Amino acid sequence: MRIVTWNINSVRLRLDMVLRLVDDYGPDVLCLQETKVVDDAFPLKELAARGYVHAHVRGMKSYNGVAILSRLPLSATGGTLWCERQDCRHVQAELPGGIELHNFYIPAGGDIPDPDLNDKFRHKLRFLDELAAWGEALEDRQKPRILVGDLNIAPLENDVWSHRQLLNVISHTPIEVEKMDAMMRAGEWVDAVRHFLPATEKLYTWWSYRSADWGLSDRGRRLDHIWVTPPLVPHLLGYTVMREARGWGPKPSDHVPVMIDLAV
DNA sequence: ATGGTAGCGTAGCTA
Repeated sequence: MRIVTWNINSVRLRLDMVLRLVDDYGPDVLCLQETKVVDDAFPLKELAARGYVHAHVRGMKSYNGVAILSRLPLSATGGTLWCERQDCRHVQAELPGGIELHNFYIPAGGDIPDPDLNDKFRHKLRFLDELAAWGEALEDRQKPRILVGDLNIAPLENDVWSHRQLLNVISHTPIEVEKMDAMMRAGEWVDAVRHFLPATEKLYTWWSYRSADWGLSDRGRRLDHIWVTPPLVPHLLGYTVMREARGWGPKPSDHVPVMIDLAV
């Protein structure tokens, strides 16, 4: 089973790149974030024509939006609202084999890394606290689960281009990393990419639009993640971070797809 | 220390 997660930053604007991705890599399941489209306007037909006839999308006007597109049947589709907001930041579904899939778009958190001065950062931290409580409350600890998405946190030193220079930059602050760690422990999540790539190796999935030459300066961060629960760890076959997609132009997403293969 | 770009939707918010 091949699963991809990608923050597409407008699925309508970049539908051609989504189709290129599915043509080139043929994932069984494609999870998108920042689709930025209401459900009625989601380009489902184009994906169904490629075999992705199973879909669960949850979008809103202008912001956020998450989607699961699948060639495999989806059941028990749903999603949760977090922090008493209507934001479309989570969808879930069950895949064949009883695998529970969660697709998240965690708030970015704004610029000022102080929850007392910055409502957006306060929201992000609350969201993480709710995710930890949710992980703690998950029933059936033996259930195979996959969590993907733009989690907007780069937890390890080598998940950013400069640990020292980003310590006070939202996405890499100690408080966020601590809360993400708590969330991982609560749900017994395993980082499926770092399962293969040692923590001493740098890896990024996002490069800002605000730098002239993203590839040369390479000031990236690993914001996009795929986690699995322990029953799936022995089934992990490998991962791919599609760095080349950052150059799919002339107007690429600032995030690239992350993919894992599972022997299930 | 600052400003840099992008999408949506057409001003200003969000990233």
